[in-house]
Parts: sequence; structure tokens; C-alpha cells
Amino acid sequence: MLTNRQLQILQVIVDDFVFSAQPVGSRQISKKEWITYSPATIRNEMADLEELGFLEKTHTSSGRVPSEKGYRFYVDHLLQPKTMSIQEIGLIQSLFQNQIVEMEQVIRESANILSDLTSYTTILLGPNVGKHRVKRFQIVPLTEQTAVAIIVTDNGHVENRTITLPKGFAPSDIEKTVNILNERLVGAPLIELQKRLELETFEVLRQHINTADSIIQSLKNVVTVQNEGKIYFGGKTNMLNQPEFHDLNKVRALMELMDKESQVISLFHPGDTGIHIRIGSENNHLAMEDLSVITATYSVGKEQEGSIAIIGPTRMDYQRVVSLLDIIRSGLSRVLSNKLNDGL
Amino acid sequence: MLTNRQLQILQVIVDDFVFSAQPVGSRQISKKEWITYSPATIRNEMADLEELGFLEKTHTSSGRVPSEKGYRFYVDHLLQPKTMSIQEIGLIQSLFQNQIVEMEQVIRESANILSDLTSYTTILLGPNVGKHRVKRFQIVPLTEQTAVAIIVTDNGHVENRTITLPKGFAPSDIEKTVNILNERLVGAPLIELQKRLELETFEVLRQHINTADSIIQSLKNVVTVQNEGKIYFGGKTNMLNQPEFHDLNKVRALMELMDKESQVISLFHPGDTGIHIRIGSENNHLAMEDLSVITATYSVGKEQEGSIAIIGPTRMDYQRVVSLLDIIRSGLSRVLSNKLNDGL
DNA sequence: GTTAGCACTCTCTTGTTCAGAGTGCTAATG
DNA sequence: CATTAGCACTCTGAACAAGAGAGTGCTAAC
Repeated sequence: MLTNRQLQILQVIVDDFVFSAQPVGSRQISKKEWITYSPATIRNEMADLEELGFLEKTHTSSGRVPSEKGYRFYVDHLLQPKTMSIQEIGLIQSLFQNQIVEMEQVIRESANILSDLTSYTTILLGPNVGKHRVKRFQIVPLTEQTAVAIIVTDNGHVENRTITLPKGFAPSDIEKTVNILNERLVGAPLIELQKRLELETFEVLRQHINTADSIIQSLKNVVTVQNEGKIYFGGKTNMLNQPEFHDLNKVRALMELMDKESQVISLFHPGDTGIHIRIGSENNHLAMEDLSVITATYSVGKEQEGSIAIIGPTRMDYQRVVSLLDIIRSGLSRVLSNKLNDGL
Repeated sequence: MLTNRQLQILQVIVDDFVFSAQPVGSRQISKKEWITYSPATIRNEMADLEELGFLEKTHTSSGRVPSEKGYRFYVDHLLQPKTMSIQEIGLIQSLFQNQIVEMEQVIRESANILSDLTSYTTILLGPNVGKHRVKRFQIVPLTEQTAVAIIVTDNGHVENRTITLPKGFAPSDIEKTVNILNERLVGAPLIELQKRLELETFEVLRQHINTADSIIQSLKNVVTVQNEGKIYFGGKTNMLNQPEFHDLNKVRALMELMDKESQVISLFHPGDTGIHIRIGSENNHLAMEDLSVITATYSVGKEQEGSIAIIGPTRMDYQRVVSLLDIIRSGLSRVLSNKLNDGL
């Protein structure tokens, strides 16, 4: 267990380093007015903290820098919520009070504000489409052999795909198909669609339509919608202003990660609720070695969940980001849920 | 007018510099087996070419580098088509022969292949949505006060937007509205929709529906679809491998440009047909100072046009890129037009 | 237990030197 | 008279040295 003095010193080092990005020396610490020990004492404590794995040196005679373990400890035991400035609160309020019409717009704006306020990068996962429920099927014929299949969900999301029609598929067949689909599947969550399509409608379709097998194939394709919500970014280039990103290789690694949807998704963890912090290698990704991710979830209505992540250097202002994320997360939940209920 | 020898030297310098990214000296030029002059002669010619503005020096005693004017001349007068290797042609063929189902997929793949083959960045503008024609309107009610308005176009594109319904807007009103819209506007290009909506349908709507004014407002919103097609990127991070991008500020400027849709669009020029090359400052954008853009257009069916752009350093392999772009552009036109006609 | 003092270490900046690459000019050459 | 050999000159970039600055670890004194 760490002594009070060690806690205090660790805290100062993290706070200082987060602010300045420079290794922190004993003299610098002793200058803080609320530190009453001499540099020599601090040096001794720092040597101990280093032995325990909370601190690191960049070279033999440099000041100390928090290690991953140091950040972890800080985050777990020393984090205190930070109050935001009036301006900042005002900015966020205006985001949610504004009469913005589209859900998507609110989400997009949130991502931007978050990255503006933190100068880190924000990734916002839209509400999980898989939990939306089917409101209406629609098939619009384009040519003899092609049509667009459309699924509208209960909160206004639209999925669509072009499909091939079997030869000799008459307009009346389309109508029949659509009716069958709507009868059986309205109200089903998208994620279950594939299964329920097979169980509940294929048999019926075969009874009513000659070329059912062929159209069934096409429909299967349509309903394999992505499970995850859409990805929105804010401040993609903010990270380039961080001093740790003077290394082009890191820049490239991060940019490549952000370009690959699957890798971005893997930064989120399905089980997470509330706010989670993953530091450096805890993210299990080479490109994230020196980066931390703070994630939070928000909800729309009762179940549709989305996630927010902020990516910053491990040397990030955890207190500030956590507070900020909490405000946005609850605001977003409130506003989006309202939109869902009141309609739009 | 330049002498033959000057042309030859300019060509060698551009080719060499494109390959090596190093200033080209007189000795190096004289080593080429087809160059019969001595370094001293070449030095004299280079001094002349510099005076004429085709070459530049990086410092008083460095080799020469092509100036923007030099590239321009090279591109206008010295460019010869380059034949592709068997492998490359094979790769491209496979792209177009593959039975890929969705248009979007083909476009996405094209962007990727182009950037893989060039190691530059590709921007692909999907077919201009504005020229699509309305196939069908649809309004799906979600709640008492909200609905999703959907426009399906003749080649399977789907536009949708959530709208607010006036109080007391009955299901029968929706039906009426949809019917009126479909009667009057099917076949209209999206780009004319706004105008024709006002001219041809508002009056009729007012006659049949009480709360017409309110719904008209919502509809207006729906039909202001983006004129430009969707933007696809390939090899966004390729540029980081180019030696000219060791400067972080340039990286940031370019990344920021690519994140802003309007700026990306501004790299394309509406009137362009065929292949166009814009070198460095010809792009009228600070972030593009050291970059060239080669654009080409492709067509789908008779009129829907899309564009391809390749962004590389001014020191890019113009011959190769032009050849490549020409192959892709015609392949894309062919395949997409076929999809449109045969139906998917 | 705490701290002053001091030798030691490492980085970073600045200045110097030197090889290498390339130029421009002049004078010689076919 | 166009071409070229020769040479002095310039600039870059790498290598090295020296010194300031910041910080440490250890010892001995308080």
C-alpha cells in the first residue's frame, strides 16, 4: 500500500506531466506550495515509486514520467471529477437545447463538440441498428429483373439494397411478397430478422409464389444488415497536435486504424456500461500503445444503445474527459430518447 | 521554343526526379547511355532551362528540380502513355470481370485498386445523384407526428429523411400526398425536384389537403438532396509514405482537407471531361501546394457522371497514373452502364 | 526521518571541421 | 563556334567536441 505522501507525489507527477508533456523532476514538485518536503525527500519517494512500477525514467538522469501502471492507479484511485467552466457548460447546453431536427445531426454535433473541447479525437457509434424494429417493408421494382428492397425501422432508419428478381416475377408477386413480409415481420428487431425470415416466412412464400426460392436468396442478403451502428468521427486530425505524435509512424498507424471500421469497432467492448478507461496496451492494439481510450454508452429509449469513445495520448486529461463524457452521454441519452418518443 | 537537347534534358530530369525524389545533377544525367553530351554542356543547358523557369535549385550548388512550370510543360508536351505490366492489367481485369453485385462495391474496389497500384490517394465521386430520376415516392408513418419520406431513383439509389407531420394529418392524407407526388413527379431528375415540386404539386396539394402548407415545408427539406455523388477514398494514408510528407504540417493540412467534403469536391471541376491534370498551385488550395491532382470522369448509362481523382505529390508519375486512370475510367463506365441496363 | 551537499549522468544546443556533390566560369579544343 | 576539361567556389549533412542545464543517487549531517 502506498503512503499518503507517495499518493500525493504520484498525483502531482501525473497532473504535471499531463499538462506539460515533460518529465517531472523533484525540484519542480517541491515548488508546489502544498508540498512541504524537500527535493531530496521527493527523490527518495520517487525512487520507491519507480521500484513499485508506477513511474519511469526516460533516461538515467531525467525526471519521472508515469508508467502505464501509474496511470492505471491514478485513474482507479486518484481521479476526482473536475468541474467545467461556465463557457463549456453553456456550449454543451446549447447543443442539446437547440431545436435540431435530425437525430443524426445531434450525434454528429456531439462528436464535434467533444473533440473541440478536449482536443482529442472522438468516435461516436450511432444507436445499435440491430435493435431497431421493423416498421415497414417495401419493394420498388426498377426494371424487369431488379428492384430495391427497403426496410424502415421504428425510429426512422432506412436500410435498402438492390436485389435481382427471378424471371417472370410479376408485379402481383411483389405485392404478395411485401404483404407477407409486413404481416409477419413488422415489430421484429433487425438483428433477429435473418432467423425469423427463415422460420416464419419462407414456408409461406413458397406456398404463394412460384419462384420463391430465388427471391428468398435475395431477401436473405437484404436482411444481413450491419449489427453495429454507423460510425461518426470528431477531430480526426486533432491528434496531430499532440507532441507524442511527432513520430510519423504513429500517425500512420492511427490513421490506418481509424480507416478500418472493424478495428474502430474493436475499441469498444460490447459488455461495457457506464464509463470505461483503457490505457495504452490495455487496448490490445499496436497502434494504441501510447494512446488511451475512454468509452461511455448512451441509450435511446429503452434499449437502443450507442457508444462514445475519446482517444487521446496516455498522457491525457482523464479527469476532464471523464466529466465531459458524462455530461454528453446523459445529454445525448435524454435528447435522443425524447426525439424517439415525441416523434422526431 | 526549346531545342531538342533541352527537351531531352528536361525529360530526363523530370523522370529521374520522379523516381528518386533527389535533385538531379549534370553528372548523373550525362551517365545515361542515350545522353552523348558532357556534364559541362548539360550544365549550360540547365542554366538556360532555369532561366526560362522550367527548373529550380534547392540551394546554390544543388542539382536541379523541375518547377511547376517544368511539370506543366512535361505534362503538356513530353508525356507518353506507359504500358502496364501483365500483372497490373490482370489485376484490373479481375476487378471488372468479377461478378460483383452492387454498384457501390465496384466503385469502392476501384478506388482501392487505384491507390494500391499508384501508392497515391484516390478519391472517387459516385455517379451524380442529381441526374437520377425519381422512380417512386413513399411516406412511412412512424408516430402520430413523424414519418419517413423516401425517394427511390431509377437506378436504385434511395434518399430518405424523417419529417414532421402536421397535427391531424390522417393516414388518408398521407396516401393522397404520396399519390399526388408519384403522379406528377415520377421521372423527374432529383436536381429539378425542388423546382417542380413548387410549380407542379403544391397547388394540387393545397386543393386536396387541409394542412398542406405544413407538409409542403417538410417535403421541401426532403428534396434538397446533395447534388454531388457520394465520396469514396482509397489509400488515404498512402501519402504518408511519400518523402515530401515528412513534414507534419503538410500531413495535417491534407488530412483536414480530406475530412471536409466541400473541399474535396472543390478539387473536381464540373466542366471537365476526359483526363485533367492540375499541378501544385493550379489547385488553388494551400494544402495542395506540393500536390498534383489528376481527374477523370466516367459515365453510367447516358448521362450520370462520376469522377475519379488521384492525388499525389507534384513529383508524381504522371505517365503511369494517366494510363491507369484511363483504363479504370473506361472499365468503370462499361461495367456500371451494363449494370444499369441489364439490371444490376 | 529529513535534508543539504556534491559528484555524476544524460540531453540538448552550439560551433567546428570535413567530405561530397554540384555549380559557374574560363580557357582550351576539334 | 559549339563543346568540353579543369578548377575554384558554394552549400549540405554528418561527425565530433564542448559546455550549459536539469536531474539523480548517495552520503553525511541535522
